[in-house]
Amino acid sequence: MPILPDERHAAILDRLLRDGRVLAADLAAEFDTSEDTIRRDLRDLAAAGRCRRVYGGALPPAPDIGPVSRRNGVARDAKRALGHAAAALVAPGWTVLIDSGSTNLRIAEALPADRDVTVVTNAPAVAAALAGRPRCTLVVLGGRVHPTVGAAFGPRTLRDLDGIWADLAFIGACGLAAGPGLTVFDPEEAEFKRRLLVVSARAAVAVTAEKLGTAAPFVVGPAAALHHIVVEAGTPDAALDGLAGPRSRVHRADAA
Amino acid sequence: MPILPDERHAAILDRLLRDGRVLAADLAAEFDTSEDTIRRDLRDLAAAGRCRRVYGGALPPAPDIGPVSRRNGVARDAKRALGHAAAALVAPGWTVLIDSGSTNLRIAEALPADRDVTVVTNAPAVAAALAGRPRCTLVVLGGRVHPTVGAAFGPRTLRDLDGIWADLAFIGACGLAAGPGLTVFDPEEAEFKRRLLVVSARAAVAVTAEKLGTAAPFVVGPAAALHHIVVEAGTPDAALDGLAGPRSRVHRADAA
DNA sequence: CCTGATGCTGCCCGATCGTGCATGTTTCAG
DNA sequence: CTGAAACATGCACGATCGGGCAGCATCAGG
Repeated sequence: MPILPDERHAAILDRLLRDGRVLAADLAAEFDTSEDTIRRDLRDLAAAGRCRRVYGGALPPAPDIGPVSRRNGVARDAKRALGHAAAALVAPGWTVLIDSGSTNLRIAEALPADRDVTVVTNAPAVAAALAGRPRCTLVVLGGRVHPTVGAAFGPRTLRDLDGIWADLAFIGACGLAAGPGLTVFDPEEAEFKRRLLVVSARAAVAVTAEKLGTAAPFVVGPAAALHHIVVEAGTPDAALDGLAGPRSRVHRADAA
Repeated sequence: MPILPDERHAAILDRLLRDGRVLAADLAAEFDTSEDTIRRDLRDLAAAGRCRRVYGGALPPAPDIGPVSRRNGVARDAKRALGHAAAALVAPGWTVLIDSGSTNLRIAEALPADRDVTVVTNAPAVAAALAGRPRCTLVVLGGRVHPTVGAAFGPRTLRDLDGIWADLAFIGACGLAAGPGLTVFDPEEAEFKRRLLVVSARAAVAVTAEKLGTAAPFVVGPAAALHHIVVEAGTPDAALDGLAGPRSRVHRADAA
């Protein structure tokens, strides 16, 4: 059964998205082809901007798509302000779902330590940030942690989510635009986030400026389904056109 | 199957961002490479302005943190050595269960980043330390996180553990003595650790000197049931009397 | 059916890169 | 001052890369 070059290209991108990196030797073994062909594929993909060529293999094109920990350094102050504005949406005694993403990690850190709150999360970084807080009941959703996303969202995670009800869910976003709505880079991740919307009374998303107006391949849902949209202080009104539905409220983070 | 050089660079910057400093010797051990290579990496990163080179390691480019003091905290060095000695027990391709505890966190950090390994853990701190490693398949066990222990071990966690088999389990200990064996402070935690013993081919425990000869209220099992006991370099033989069973091996961490 | 063009593939070869080791030099601590 | 650790440099070896070339399949046009 021969494998079409286009199929191979798609498979390579798929693996790149899944694992966060690919090795030329591995790909050659997997597709039973020579490393030369793989090199040519990677060269073409890199020329098209779909990946970044490195010695021995390839990496995702933008470091933004890489592991979440690598993103923690950039735009930290803006995300901290976003985190405080979003954390203010949480009332005492609530149960809060916190999804993955560096912005959501800032929300978790910004949660007041003196208020009783139950946090449910699928992101180890969020869990580690909240572990040890005495007034915080912390529940972790299990499953395989996706290496590039830094969170679990497979079938085991969905099973763990069963029987949980939250007052508010903070959804992570890779892109937020008027047309496609809230989008991410992984289909399973999108499915998990859709499930979050189902098991919570309200949904909120906090996005930095560079994600507004952009879209990733997989749609979670329309922005109008969100109850709260938290954006940076200087966001122009034009960037929010068509985002908020009748039930949505837009919050601007205080300037840093 | 080496790690990609670019990945190593990114990982070094990641650690630098997280810890505020990196030591050449640590990085060489973690990536299982020579210190020369690490020095070359640090030189290149410093040339690119991504870090600031200092004697023995590197610091973030911004002079926000004081100079590196190599001789701070002998206990930190001891635990790091303990972690490296324990991590050396892991063979490539293995599935490893890592329990909670600060020593086990050191083991996780000391796992070589260039080897394929599957890690299953109930501790958010361990998961956060390993999240983003491309060669590491990370599985989180869900459940409510005990605030003082910093890990999950309730019924949900036991359910998540169902259907998992590991080649090696690193069990955390609050006390390790000849009579009661391995002991902890919480009955449910003890039950969880007993379950770890059942679902893994081998069990290992790494303990610092102050835990040897002490006991906590709840017994996990006899020390003889452990296949590997990792202790600090200077531990006297007398402190190990009656601990090791016929199948047990005692490892001494290299002196720092 | 035949033929030539095109694209994809595998192989070969010189060039480049990354790495570890050996050597000599510099820096730090006591 | 002295010894140990860290460092820079040069070199050798292996892995990877890019380009060129030939074989094979597909396909359009005669």
